[in-house]
Amino acid sequence: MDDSPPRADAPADDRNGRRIVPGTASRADRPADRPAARTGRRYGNRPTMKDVAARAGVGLKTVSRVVNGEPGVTPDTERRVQEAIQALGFRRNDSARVLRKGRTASIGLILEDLADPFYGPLSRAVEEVARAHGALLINGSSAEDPAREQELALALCARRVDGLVVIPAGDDHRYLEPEIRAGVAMVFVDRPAGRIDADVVLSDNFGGARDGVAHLIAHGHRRIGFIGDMPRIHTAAERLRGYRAAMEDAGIPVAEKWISLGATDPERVRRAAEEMLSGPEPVTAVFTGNNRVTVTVIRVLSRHPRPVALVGFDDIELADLLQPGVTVVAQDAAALGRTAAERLFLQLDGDGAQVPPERIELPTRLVMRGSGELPPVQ
Amino acid sequence: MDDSPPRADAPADDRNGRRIVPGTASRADRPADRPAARTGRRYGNRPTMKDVAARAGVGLKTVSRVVNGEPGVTPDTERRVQEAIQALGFRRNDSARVLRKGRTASIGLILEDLADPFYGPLSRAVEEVARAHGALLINGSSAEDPAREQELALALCARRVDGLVVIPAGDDHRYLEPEIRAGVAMVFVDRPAGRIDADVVLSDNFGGARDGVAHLIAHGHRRIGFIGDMPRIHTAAERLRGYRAAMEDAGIPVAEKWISLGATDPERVRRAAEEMLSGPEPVTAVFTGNNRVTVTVIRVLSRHPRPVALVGFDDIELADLLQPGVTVVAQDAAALGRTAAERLFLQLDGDGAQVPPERIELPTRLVMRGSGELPPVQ
DNA sequence: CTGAAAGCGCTTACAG
DNA sequence: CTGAAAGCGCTTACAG
Repeated sequence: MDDSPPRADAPADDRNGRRIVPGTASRADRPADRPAARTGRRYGNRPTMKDVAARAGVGLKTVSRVVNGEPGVTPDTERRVQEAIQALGFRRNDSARVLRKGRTASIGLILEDLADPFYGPLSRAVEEVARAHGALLINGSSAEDPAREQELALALCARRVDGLVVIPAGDDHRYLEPEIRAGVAMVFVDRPAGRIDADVVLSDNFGGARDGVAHLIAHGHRRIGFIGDMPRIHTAAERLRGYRAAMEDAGIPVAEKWISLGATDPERVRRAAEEMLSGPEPVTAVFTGNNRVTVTVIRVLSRHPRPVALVGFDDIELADLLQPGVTVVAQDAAALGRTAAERLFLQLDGDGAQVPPERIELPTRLVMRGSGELPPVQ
Repeated sequence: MDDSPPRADAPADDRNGRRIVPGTASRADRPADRPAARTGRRYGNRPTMKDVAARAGVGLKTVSRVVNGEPGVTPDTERRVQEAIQALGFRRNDSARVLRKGRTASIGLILEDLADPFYGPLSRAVEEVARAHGALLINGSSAEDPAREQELALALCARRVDGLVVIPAGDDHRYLEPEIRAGVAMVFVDRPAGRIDADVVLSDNFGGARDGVAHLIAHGHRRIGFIGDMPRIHTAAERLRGYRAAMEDAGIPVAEKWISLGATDPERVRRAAEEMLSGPEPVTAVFTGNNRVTVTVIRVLSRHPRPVALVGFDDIELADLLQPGVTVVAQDAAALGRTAAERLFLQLDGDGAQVPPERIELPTRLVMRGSGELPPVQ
């Protein structure tokens, strides 16, 4: 932020091109208690049930009954309490309620990056299920950093979320064992938990990749490249395994220079793609390991002299409108999120822990749009 | 979820194609207290500071000092407390802490739809700022429903979030006045608050749309269509105003059949586009009011016999790789989120409420890629 | 350096 | 139908 935003009467543009217009209310228009409120102590002197009780001339418990819609209050008493609530602007403090009740009606979701288009629909699906169960959703991005994942997960446990949906960045989740034992529901999505036994919801990464690569082989390709994410990431490893299986099924020996695993930043991926597309025996087709890789490889191929076939893992928007359309192995991100969240509430609702951990695998779908059906061009 | 998941030893596919494999741990392997833990009462018998104190043979306050890293504890006492913490698997209950301290170190973000690619980067930016201030982020989607926005906002206030970043669905936010007065920080993003005076961070919707339409006019178009969102949405109204201003600046009278406002579902947008592209005097260019509209119109135009120029509000992924590339008025979603969140913490940190509401407007950027530079074809 | 008491704002368990 | 007391798990304010 700027240290000294413009305060002139006429709107002025600051050096970032932002236009800043002072609000229409002067400080004098504000309620006198605002400054005190803003100091942040005691929620800014918010009225409590005790205040409501005093004003309505009833006991604390009666206010609690009215606020929670419990029976056993005469209409007249109820009216008086409601009036006091209105007059004071009372809103129940759910953090106090939570302390007493033991359940917070909130769940956490830890994912890699909220800005990744794959996680938007997943996150929304988790939110919808949470909403249906009356729970709020706390979101956190691990940025693919195991330390940050752990920090976030434990912070959410300290807030006493009822459950946690985790897309793991790390590969050792023993640090969560005490939390699970203490009753925090836990479901892992997209990748399995490391070194603990817990519910996990996955796409069929192996099968999807194998089918995608087999599709390229069926269209005559033999020199097929694979560009994927860091091998320590489960999905990346599984998809590579699918690639190798398809090649082996077809009796095609794999040259290791056709394979590139690593960070998915555009620069690294571009170099990897250009490398396997050059030399005396370039690949005639590429299988890309996720949406970010696919997007970069599309850019590289669009500038490439020869047509090169492409199948990508994950669907991408507008894939059908490119020339050629992009053939993909699509996974259903929303279904992953929904299934995981439902599983979480199954754990939470089944009082008695009748829910042994399961591994649920969702199918992928090969969507043919053109790029995966191109014949090999030497 | 299934009522009766398969329990066979071999993996089986259920009718949705999901493969379910029972976990490797049998119930007997679980700690004996697990069933009780899962009933959800009392956070599953979690150890408290009192338990730690008893085990370490110290007072409650000493445990509190160690847990919070406060000074005034001998190394030996500290060690004994740490051992008890480890042995018991103690984790401080932040909801109790919050009740005493008055600040929850959490903020809320209410947006339209987490699954919309525009909100992913915005949400992530808010999260990063929150993280830098040690706060967690609670996310909620209003689904463009004012009632749901209000329900969410008030639920978050009941949880006593320290502040709220709101992308408004409704146009009357007086219901938030008591909360603001009680000290909840509040910033509106993307659209202004309705009927209350509050901080707001916007893109220059009017100027961006005007520039985009002027760009089409500069390339020779006179019959230019506008397809936008529902007119009650501020951004839609502003962008339409920009369209009209550009047309008026160029002395071009606007035929009302060139304008279509409404829901942004593909079906409605497709019909609107096809309508203005047909008849004796069809439009030769279209300005689309947001990313969802743009995507649908691209599909319509790709099947259209004549080339039609297109400029869209909001950038979209792969826009540069389409034929032609899609010219857009880009706004910086991450900057909107970051600016709003920084503003929120400015309110929170300025103890004394020295922060009068402001309206901050971020510039847009015209990105030329081909579709907006097509000449008119009658 | 250490800890007992009071209190944050609710709900629970109980008594009238 | 109504309410006083105790307690959820911490922190605050204070006394030793």
